[in-house]
Formats: sequence, C-alpha cells, structure tokens
Amino acid sequence: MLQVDRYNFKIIEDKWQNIWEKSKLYSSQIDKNKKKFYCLEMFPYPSGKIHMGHVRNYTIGDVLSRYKSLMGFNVLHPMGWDSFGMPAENAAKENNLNPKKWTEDNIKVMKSQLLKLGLSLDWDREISTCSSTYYKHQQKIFLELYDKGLVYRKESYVNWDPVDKTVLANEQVIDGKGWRSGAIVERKKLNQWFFKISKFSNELLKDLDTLEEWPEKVKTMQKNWIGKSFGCEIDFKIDKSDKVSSIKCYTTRPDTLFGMSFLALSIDHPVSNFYSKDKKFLDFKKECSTSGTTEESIALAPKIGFKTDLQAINPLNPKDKVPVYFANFVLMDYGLGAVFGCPGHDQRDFDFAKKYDLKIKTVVRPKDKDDNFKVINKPYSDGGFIINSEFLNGFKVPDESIDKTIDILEKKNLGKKKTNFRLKDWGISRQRYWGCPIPVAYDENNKILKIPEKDLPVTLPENINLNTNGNPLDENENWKNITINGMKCKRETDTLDTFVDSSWYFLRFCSANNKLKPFEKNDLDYWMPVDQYIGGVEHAILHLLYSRFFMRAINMNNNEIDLKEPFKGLFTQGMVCHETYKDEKNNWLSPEEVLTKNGKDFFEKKNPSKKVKVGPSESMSKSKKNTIDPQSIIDKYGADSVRFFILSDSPPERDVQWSEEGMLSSYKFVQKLWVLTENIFDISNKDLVENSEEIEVFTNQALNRINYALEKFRYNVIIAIFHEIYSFFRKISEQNKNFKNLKRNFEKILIIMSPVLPHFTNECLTKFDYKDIYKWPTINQKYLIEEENLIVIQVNGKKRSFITINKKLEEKELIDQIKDKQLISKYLDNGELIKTIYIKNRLINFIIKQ
RNA sequence: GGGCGAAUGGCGGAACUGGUAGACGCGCACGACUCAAAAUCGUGUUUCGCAAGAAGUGAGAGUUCGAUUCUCUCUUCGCCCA
Repeated sequence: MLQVDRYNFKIIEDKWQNIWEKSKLYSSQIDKNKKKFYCLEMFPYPSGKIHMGHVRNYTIGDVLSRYKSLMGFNVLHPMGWDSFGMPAENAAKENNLNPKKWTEDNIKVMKSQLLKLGLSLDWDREISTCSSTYYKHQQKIFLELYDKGLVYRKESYVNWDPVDKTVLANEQVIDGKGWRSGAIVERKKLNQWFFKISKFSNELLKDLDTLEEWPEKVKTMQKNWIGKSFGCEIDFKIDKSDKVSSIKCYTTRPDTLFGMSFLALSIDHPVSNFYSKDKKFLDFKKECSTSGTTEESIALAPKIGFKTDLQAINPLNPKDKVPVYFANFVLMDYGLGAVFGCPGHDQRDFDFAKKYDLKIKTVVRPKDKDDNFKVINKPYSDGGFIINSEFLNGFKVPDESIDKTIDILEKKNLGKKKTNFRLKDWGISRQRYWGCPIPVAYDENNKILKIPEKDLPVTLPENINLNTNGNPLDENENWKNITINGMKCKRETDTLDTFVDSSWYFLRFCSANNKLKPFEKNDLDYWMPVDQYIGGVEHAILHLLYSRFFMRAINMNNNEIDLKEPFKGLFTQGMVCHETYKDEKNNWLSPEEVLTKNGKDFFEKKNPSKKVKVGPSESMSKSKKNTIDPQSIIDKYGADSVRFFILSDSPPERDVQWSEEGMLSSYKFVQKLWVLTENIFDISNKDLVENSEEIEVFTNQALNRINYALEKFRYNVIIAIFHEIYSFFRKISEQNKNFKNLKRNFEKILIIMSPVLPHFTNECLTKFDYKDIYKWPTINQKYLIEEENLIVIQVNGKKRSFITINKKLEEKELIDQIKDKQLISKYLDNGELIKTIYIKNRLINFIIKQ
C-alpha cells in the first residue's frame, strides 16, 4: 500500500477559502439567461459567537446552494445581521460600552467564524440592520406605510416593570415578574405605534393555501394564530338605566343564549366611563392591572368581576334579566370588549358564576343523554343537542345550532352575523435605545409630523447615557428637540420592534448596494421570491407572518411591485441537543468538565472519584451548560468534517444529538477518503485496462439516489450513501487496476460530495486536473436499468426464497422455474395452489390452501 | 382542554407511489497487525433457538395475496395554542 500524508485540513481549507474570497466566486449578479435560485437562511443575531444551531442552519443552506449552483442555477445566497435588539443594550449597560461597538465587534468575530465554515455566501451583499444604510430605507418604508394608512397610534397596554421603569416584552415576564428586577409586572396604558396587520387577516389566512412548499405544521400554526371565527354580534337592551340603553356583544356561541346568566365587559369598555368616579371600581381596575398582558397570563389569572347596577335583557327571552359585570378576562381587543356568560357550557364562565353565585343553566345535552341532563360540577362544552331553549330546542350542536340561531337573530333584527379574527394589530413601539428610530415628531399641539425626507435618516445619537430609568432617548434633550419647517418639535423616542427589521431584509438583499432605494423593481423581479427559506421553527408564527404582512403592505397601491408571498419554500430545521450533566450538588456541568471511560459512567474531570449525574439530551443552552463551541470543534476537526457530522445523524427537520464519537467518526471518514483518493490517483497512472461495468452501474445508481435525497432534504441519507460510496471504491481500488472509467467516475463522485465537503473535494479535483468542476454530473439512464433482477418468492405472503432472473423472462416461464426449486416445492406439494400474484421485477406470491 | 406530529435493535436512524424491515453510522464482541497500546483493517451484531425454524416496526383491531407504510381505538412522548 502506498504511503500517504494525512489530510491537512488547516492548510487546505485556508487555501480554498482564500481562493473563493479573492475570486468572488459566490458573488451573484442578475443573469437573465439563467434560472435563479434564492436560498436564504434566517440571519443571525450577533450575540458574540456562532453556536451549533447556526452551524446546522447554515450548513443545510450551503449544501442546497452549492447543489443548485452546480445544477446550473444562478444562486443568490446572502448573509446579514439582525443587529438591533436588547442584548446589545443590556450588555452595553452592564459593561459600560457602546451598543454599536459591542455589536460591530461581535459581527467581526461571527463573520470570521462563518468564513471558516466555508459557506458559499455572497458577502458583497452583507447587510446589518443597525447600520443607518439599512434603517434609513426602513424609515422611508415606515412613512410610506403611514401614508397608506397602515400605521397608526393608539393607547394600548404594555407590561410595565415599575422598578426598572421600562416596558417588557412578553417573554421577559417570568411568572408575572420582570426578568431583571423581579418586580411584579403591571399593566400600563401607553400610546403606542401599530401596524394594521389585521387589515390583511383574511388574505394572510387564505393565501396560506398557495404555499405548497411550506410544512403543514407551520401553516396550521399560522391558521390558529390568525384565528378566524364565525359568530354573531348581539345587541343587549339594558333595563331602565340612565347610563346606557344597550350593549353590543360578540359571541361565537349564540346558540347558548338561553343559558346566559351574566354579561361581562372589559374594564376599558366605554361603559366604564360612567364608573370613573366610583372608588370601588377604580380599585377593581387597579387589581386587574396586576397581571400581565399575554393571553396566557390573563387566562391563568383568577377570574374577578365588578358588579354594576345594570341589568341586561336576554333578547330571546325579555323576561330574563341578568347582571352586568366588569371582568378581568374580557379584553377590549377581542370582539367588542363585551361578552355574555353561559356558565353551563364554558369553563371560564363557569368559574366566574361559581365565584359570584350566578345561575347555571343547562342548554346543551350530550348525544347520549336525555333532556333532563343537568350541568352540575363542570361545564359541558362538547357537541350534542340544544335543550331548555324554546324554539332552539333540538338543534344539533355546534354547526346547525349556531347557524340557525344566527338566522333567527338576524330575522328578528337582534343580531348580525360577523367574522372575527384573533390576530391583533402589531404593536411596534419599543421604549428602547438600540432600535430603528421611528421617523416622526410631535409639534407643540402634539400633532404627528413626518420627518421630512431631506432629514432622513433619523440616526441614533452616539453619545448616550444608558443608565437611565426608562428610555434613554427620552432623556436626551439634545436629540429630542428639533425644528421642522421652523416649528419647535419633539422627536418620537420610541424605536421599532426588531421584527420590523427582519420583515423585509430578504428584499434588501436583492438590491443590497442600492444607495437610493430600499430595493429596485428590476432586482426583485429577477430574484424574488425566496425559493428556499431555512430556519428554526420558533419563528414559525411571528417573523413569517410579519414578513408576509410586509410584502402585502409594500404591495398595496404600488404599481411596480407585484408580490404577495416572500417565501416560496420553507424548511424548518431541528435543534442541536446534548446530554446534560450535574454534580452531587445539582450544579450543571459542561461536557468539558466531565470524564467517561465506558460511555455509561461519568465522573468529574477535576475530581475523578466523584460521580456525575447524566440527564436527558436537551437543546443546547448556556443555562444548562450543555453547549459545544463550534470554534473549538472546527479548529480540531476542520470545517468539512463538522459539516459532514452535523448533517449525518438525523434528518434535518428533527433534533440532532451532538456526539463527540460521531464527530470523530466523521473526521476519520474524511481522512479515509483522502487516502482512497490518493490511491485512486496513484492507480490512474498505471496502464489502462477495460471499462468496468460495475463501476458505471454503481456510480449512476448512487448519483440517482443522491439526487433524490437532495431534492427531499434527506441529508442524513446522503451521508449514508457517501459511506457506501467509500466502501465500494475502496474495494475497487484494492484490485489495483486502472479501469478506463475509474477516474472519470470517481471525479463524478467527488463532485456530488462537494456540497458537503467543498474544500476537500476541490483540492482532490484539482489534483486530478479535472476541469468541469462546476457542473453536476448527469445520469446515464442505461445503467439504472438492470438486466438481472432479484425476485422475492413468497408463500401466503411470507418470504421463503429469492431467485435472480433475466428481466425479459415471462411470468409463465418464471413460475415454471420456481416450481422446480426445492425450497418452494415443499410448500407447493403440501397444499393446493389457489392463486399466484406476480409483481413485475419485484416478487411472486403463491397462495396455497393447506 | 384544543390542534399538529412522532413511536422501528443497546443508541441515532434507513425503507421509492403498500412488495426482501433494520441501509448507513455509533456502540459492543471477536480476530489481524504490534513487545504493548493507540490508530488502522477484517468478521459479527433485532430477539428466542445448537440448529432447522419461529417471532418481530408502542398496544389492540380492520382492509389486503401482502401493512413500518392505509383506516379505527388506545397508550406514551414532543411541539404549538389555550
């Protein structure tokens, strides 16, 4: 055997990364003669270093990009930074730094790490959302949407941290307390900016059906989020009151109207104005404000109510009068901020009725019970039939009963059919420094003024004191006070939610270097939509929905752009997981602090006599200390091996288990492949011998399988096929014969491996002096069809034997041949042959009656 | 509570429109090389059984000549919403 050097990934990966960078191989330009392919991975937040999740995400995207490019597509594969947001502001606050510097330093580090992974990214289109070259366009878009009536300001509730005097995002409220201060979070009303996403509710829902290349799971999640419901607006007359004569409610269950025992209003319902001087009501209002603003926290909070002096009249039964309450579980945002309570058939209403001792009427019975059915200990909310409801009795619940009740209410002019959406308008105001400034100001009368175009962009002040209570921009009088057209004005100090930044960045990539416009029609016409978008499922709802909204918002009243759905294909990858370790005192230990000899028993590295408790494999997170730093792994094994491993064990959409053994085996594979390549190179200098049919058949079939797996994102299967390819060519190389077709087929193999192992294969192909390295090999169909075929022989559906036959053999001849076989004859002789089932080229099944 | 999805060896997983279940990898065992070890290579590895053979894809039913794949019921787990 030939003595060869080990594959030195450090030198070779460096070499190719330099070549790619200098030649700008992955820079993309419009080429109308070529079909385009826009491959996009969700851009990262520059938190400091890349993590394994990034490695997986970007490797998946890179394999696809490289494959498409070899297939002849003009590929756009850009990268950027989602660089506004709280972590920078918090880090800056803690370490007395400038958020901009902190962010830019992180970007530098992370970019160099991505380069080290050998990703085929077009860095000429790099964007960073915190750069004014990006957000100046965003401010323009904001003002355009403002002119279109898609942006507005209204009072709305926020999670307020009374200690930090700051607004918290929902995920920053943990168990009702601020994540940083630990103070109990209050609900506070603030004037906030909103995008009118609800204008597109129906479209956003309907058009999900056009997204054929999206996972069903994500589409269902969006459907539920938009939450279209059909219901009814009912007008309730109020009995003898000088305050209000009627109150409108929205309900999805008008059929349970006879079961009504109270009316519940949101504390923000206009009727509340009549109680604004009532101290008891104000106390109640205050009590309501102690819970957060999420639907969940409202759902979990104990139900409380404030009884008014009003009595509502049941429109279907005017004799029936019920009390009117203000209740904490009714939201002004949903429907009309007023609902009627039917405790017999709704858990929430039931809890409320129990607490305030209200009537519980049964108006629905299950299918298998009679009309005497009574709700006692828990509400009944399933289907059945309406009872105790006069003219509604006997209607089938839910569909028939709801439809017919609405009909009746409409005919009697008591209600109106109405569709409602759960989706609320998108609140985009953040009382933060590190975000895109909202480009408006207020004059002395508090009138909203757009910042004139010539004064754009509104940039963030650089010298800022972050250690203030509340929004640092609000404290910065210098920045805040401006004049517009000679008028003294104050700037808006809210900044935009970072979801706004990421709602259009995929458009910006198409015209990344255009200084005048956010994007150019020409560029969008060619590149959009994104053909394949790849990212974590955690963005399945908000980010994707906001981006879909943005596309429609930009599209509205726009003759130039005709695009609705930004992402044609969506792929959601799974997480990278690792076992968790704890010491005797239940402190988390990182994998580096742990030692094992047999893979079963683990000990502390510092103190090998101490046993370590091994926990389940969970998504890598700093808090559990089960992270693996990609940098150290790349340094140790090389980018190609890491790419190979991260794809190998599990299908990309599922979670993958990080394992050092698996990583090592991937590294060894690359080393073995290097030795094999050297051997084949060596053999190719020998005298030529005849073609090998076997090589041809194997290569073409492998290629066929790889093509299929690539199209279906079965990247783990591709890796398995690579192993098979290695074994096959190793056996061939051991024959030490220079088959005429050996080198040519092995070059093909190197090319189909190149999306996964780009540095390695490029080096090998150069060695072979192979010219056509940017072209995906084509299949010679001839070799996919085998002349001989393995037929499975079954008796009564059970496998009993095999036979290899020539494809041209007729069924009758085949049966004759098999009947002669001893293995089968013992079954045939012992029973009566009733039927023979022959599936061509696959199997034959003899049905025998004993 | 509702919706969606998953369940295959010791482990991760493979199996095209129903047609050889367990590809490929990890781990493990044995062997070769070596003074020895590592590395490397070879062989084996679903279970029971010496074997012939039988059973076997979470459990139970159904459709079918034939079910990991289709249908129904149940169990467990995961995710999302509440």
